[in-house]
Amino acid sequence: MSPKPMARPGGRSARVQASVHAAVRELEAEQGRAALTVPLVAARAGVTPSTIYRRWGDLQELLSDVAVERLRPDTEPADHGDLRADLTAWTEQFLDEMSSTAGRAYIRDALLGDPDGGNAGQCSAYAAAQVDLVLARAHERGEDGAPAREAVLDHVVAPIMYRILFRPEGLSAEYARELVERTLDGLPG
Amino acid sequence: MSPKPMARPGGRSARVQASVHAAVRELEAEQGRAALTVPLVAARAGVTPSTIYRRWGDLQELLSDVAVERLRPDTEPADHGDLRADLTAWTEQFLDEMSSTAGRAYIRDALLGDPDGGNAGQCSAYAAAQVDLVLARAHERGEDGAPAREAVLDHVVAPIMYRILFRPEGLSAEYARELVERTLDGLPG
DNA sequence: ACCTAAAAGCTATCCCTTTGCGTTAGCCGA
DNA sequence: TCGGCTAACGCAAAGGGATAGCTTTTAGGT
Repeated sequence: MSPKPMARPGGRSARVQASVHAAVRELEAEQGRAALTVPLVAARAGVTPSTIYRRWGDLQELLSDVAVERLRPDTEPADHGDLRADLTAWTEQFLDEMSSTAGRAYIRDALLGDPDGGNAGQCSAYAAAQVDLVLARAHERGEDGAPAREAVLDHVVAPIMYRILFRPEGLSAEYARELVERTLDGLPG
Repeated sequence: MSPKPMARPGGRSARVQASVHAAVRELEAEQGRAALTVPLVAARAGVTPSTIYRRWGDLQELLSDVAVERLRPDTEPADHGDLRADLTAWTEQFLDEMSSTAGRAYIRDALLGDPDGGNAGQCSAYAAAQVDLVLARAHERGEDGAPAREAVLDHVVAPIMYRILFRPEGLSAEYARELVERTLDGLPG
């Protein structure tokens, strides 16, 4: 869903998409996102602007697609021996990446040009998959008392994302640890 | 912070702002947000486009300001006699308003044109103020065991907003009630 | 190898955006 | 109350991004 549905997934369409995505990443690194325009990206990608407008609609949807790609986790959660350590470490890394300047920008872009919510849903799916890996590992170890996937999304991931988007202050590794503790131990507020 | 800082808060500046905001609301109701353009809003407001560009920067920042206004709660949380009933009722209403088509659009707009996060922070402040009212009322009644304001934001408000933004499916009054129960009773996931 | 249709190229036009300059109007001190 | 100061607005022109019709190319199917 990240790339628009292509009736013809192979050949030229795929090359154009790759070329345009690469152009966005290059120009973003070179000149910053504020300087990005559709004609500029098109020129770098070696296509005409109308191609981009037809495939993506506007610049925001294109940036949304690229942002989702960059938000895809590139590594599996590390194995630290038990659920608590695994979840704590993953949460701290998640908070670090997402609350960075670049992370915030990608999150905003992903949400931005996203009429049907497909791209945003993909972001959540990435986090859910990572959480599932951690929980599945705990299950294999025979650990009991592991929370449900939904509980982790609601009470660990959601508070972090909410603060990133709505409350730019007060995020720390300590906060991440507290969220995990509370979810695992069930302490009331 | 919702309106841009005005070195001269009174007189013409205030009139222009009110006129422009009104024009946005009118045109949005008449023709839908997709049809909104800066020149169109300017014409309806009786100002020139350059005025809007100078004051707000671009259309998204203007829409962000208007969206924050519309997200401001217009009533105090109702009093149902005890904390649990108050918080449950408020949460259900909050979910209803925020997850509606209009609510989602306003949230997106508020987040969208918001370079410094001030508008998004205002949205969170609105919710925090409402929660504070509910908690203060419980305190006045002498109820103990009330959660901290932060706990409610993290474990009731945040999951709702996360799902609205990232997981468009699976929101219901029942879900809102579960979040409140879990926060008040401290059940683990 | 041909035929078909989807996708990209091309071009012209529209109008949004930006900018410089002149004018107005609100605020403040005398 | 009056006059000066300055921020804010109106105006107009230029530049460029967005959009649409039409043509050309390319991939996939027969």
